[in-house]
Amino acid sequence: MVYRRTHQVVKRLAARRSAILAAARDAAADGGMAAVQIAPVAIRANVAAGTVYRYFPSKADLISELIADVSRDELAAIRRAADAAPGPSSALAAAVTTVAVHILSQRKLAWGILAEPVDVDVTESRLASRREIAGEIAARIEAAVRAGHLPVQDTALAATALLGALHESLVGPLAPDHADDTGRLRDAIQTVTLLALRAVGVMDARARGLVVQAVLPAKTLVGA
Amino acid sequence: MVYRRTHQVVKRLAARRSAILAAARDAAADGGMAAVQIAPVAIRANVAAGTVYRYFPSKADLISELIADVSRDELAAIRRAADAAPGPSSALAAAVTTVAVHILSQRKLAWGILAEPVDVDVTESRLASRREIAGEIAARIEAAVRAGHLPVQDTALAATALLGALHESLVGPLAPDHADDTGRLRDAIQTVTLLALRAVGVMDARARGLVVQAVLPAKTLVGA
DNA sequence: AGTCGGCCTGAATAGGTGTTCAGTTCTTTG
DNA sequence: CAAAGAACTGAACACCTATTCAGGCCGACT
Repeated sequence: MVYRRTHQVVKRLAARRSAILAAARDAAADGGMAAVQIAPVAIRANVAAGTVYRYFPSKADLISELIADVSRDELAAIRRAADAAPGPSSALAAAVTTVAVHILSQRKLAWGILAEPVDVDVTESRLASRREIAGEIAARIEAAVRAGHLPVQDTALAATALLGALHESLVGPLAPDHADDTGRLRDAIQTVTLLALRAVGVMDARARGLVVQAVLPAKTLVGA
Repeated sequence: MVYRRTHQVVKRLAARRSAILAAARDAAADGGMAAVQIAPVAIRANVAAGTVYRYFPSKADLISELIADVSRDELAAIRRAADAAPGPSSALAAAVTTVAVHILSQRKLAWGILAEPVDVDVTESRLASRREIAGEIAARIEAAVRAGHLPVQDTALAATALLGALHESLVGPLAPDHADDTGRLRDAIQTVTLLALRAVGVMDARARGLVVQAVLPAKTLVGA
């Protein structure tokens, strides 16, 4: 006879799965991807190492889902911020600022998701993650171009370049580390946003205005 | 009694060392850092695995030197190109273009040097490499600022962001792969250089002019 | 309450690569 | 040319962590 899965069991299984993913995320957030090892993650999630394999076929799958998860959250945040803006240029500024804020508030996690060396192959999910975020930014640039605020350009390339600039200057190895100094974090976000807007063709003066507007609502997020 | 090192021996040792480094570079150039493994490199260099350890204390050291080597070459190329330019803005454009050209002509190597996951810790030398290149770019931005061609800005941050933009859009996972289509390569270089110049505050129209000038001398390099 | 399916455990296994080292070969010296 | 230092070889070793699996446990069905 085949046992059916009780509602209770289904819930427990789902909870376990989330617990494992959450444990992985925590590990990544405070030790980078290097800390996402099966045994430690299992301990954090209060399960045995073998159990992890009942939920994820391999470490690569676990990490891939982790990446997808984090990306999903980030993408949602970007959309929310951009949609709340009054016009296409503001939306672009808001999107860029959001990415910057997210990166800065979870540097290790961001670095892990994006580029940190991992022993398994997660190229695919990283690629997908970038494609999503870059696509969103590209769409916002596109909108601003259509509105006549920006010169016509290769939006996909531009979006990719912007993300690269954000990542490198905020989480890259050369990024100055002022994790606690809120003022400086703000400055960095403003500076980088300004660079990004100018890069796609916003005039300096106008860009400065957009940056100020975009950073205001993001203020609270920096603390988070 | 202690034997002295004959001139001939000294030369042979030096040659071996270079051969090993060159083998490592070749391996990296066609298989990325993942292909830089002791045994295969030893074979390419026509030595036994153990011999590698007579020249480099560890794999990390080997890779670090490889990174330093490549960086040195790149830095020299950037300086050469920038110094040949007629003014500070042109110099900046030339520097940026040079980076772009180098990246594109050796994508796998560039990716390996910059960011590809490696199993040993080469953070330090990567950091040093980036610092050098970023420093050079920052100096060129600085010069343009002093000449009154650009608004005052955080040149270090700007340089880092520019490099990030170049890397991500040209070698990153989202970078389109037109390895053979020279025309498209040129376009990509132009587009990215334009973005970079505008990012630091060059007016759109002027930036377009600089880009054209900068790409002309770089033309031949693309083929290499 | 009893039986049995399926989840969970965690120690043992597996596999891959950097590193070592005893033995061999090449070079220098008197 | 013999003796001994230096360099080279490559198979064996070491280490590290993902993955497996035999056995225990819990909860579902009758």
